Amino acid sequence: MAKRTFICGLDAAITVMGGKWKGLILFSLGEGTRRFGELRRAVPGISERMLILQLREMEASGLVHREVFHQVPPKVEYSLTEFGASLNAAMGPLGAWGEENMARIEAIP
Amino acid sequence: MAKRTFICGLDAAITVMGGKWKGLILFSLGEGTRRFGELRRAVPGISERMLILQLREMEASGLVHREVFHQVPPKVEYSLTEFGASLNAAMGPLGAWGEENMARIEAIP
DNA sequence: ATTCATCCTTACAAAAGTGTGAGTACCGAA
DNA sequence: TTCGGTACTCACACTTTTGTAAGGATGAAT
Repeated sequence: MAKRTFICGLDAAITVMGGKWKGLILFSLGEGTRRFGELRRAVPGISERMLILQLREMEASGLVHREVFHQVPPKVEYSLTEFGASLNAAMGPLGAWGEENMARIEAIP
Repeated sequence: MAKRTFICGLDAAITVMGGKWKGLILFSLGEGTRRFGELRRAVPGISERMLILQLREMEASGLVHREVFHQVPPKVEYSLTEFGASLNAAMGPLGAWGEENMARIEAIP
């Protein structure tokens, strides 16, 4: 994180949610455990590289649990930790707000 | 915005809240009308340039209202629109989450 | 021997975001 | 005449984030 002190809770939350993908990944994992490839399809537009980078960061933050199955072809499952689930819950109202106001947001130019 | 379609409400919300400052500005304005200089002091670490850029974007998004008083020295007041206030309300739980988990977030490395 | 599927990894480059420092305009006060 | 206070504006450079394209490792199926 490289940032020691936050000026308020929102500041802290934004720090762990930074970037344009983490919210979507969190949202998708909020619906249940997902394999890497499933996640990639669930988050349209994300590249494999970005997905991995974000997942690694979220794992390091304790939001996401990663479980490897030693098979061929490989299988890796991602799921939310309790911490991640609590964040997902806290994002709920924001998602609902976006849903309600989506038309207005899309019109912004 | 240059982005036509969102994959979910969270996606849309993150688009208007993008960057590291808008959340803090919104939070600060949520407490009441502020002058430019007051905002600058309320958001420690932000540069004048960044503050203006963010305020202009938020004004364009319809989140913030800007009122100029033609005086010397100049006076400009910023306040939330209803739209901004509704977003601020939706951010409440996220801020509370950050508040509760701040110690853990600060420890992330 | 070749292909296939999955989950990555690497090197490179482009784009977005952020910071710095200077300068402007106004008028009253010293 | 110079200074102070407020709210900007501009040019530039730097940092972070994001994207692109290619390749690797494995073993079963063809």
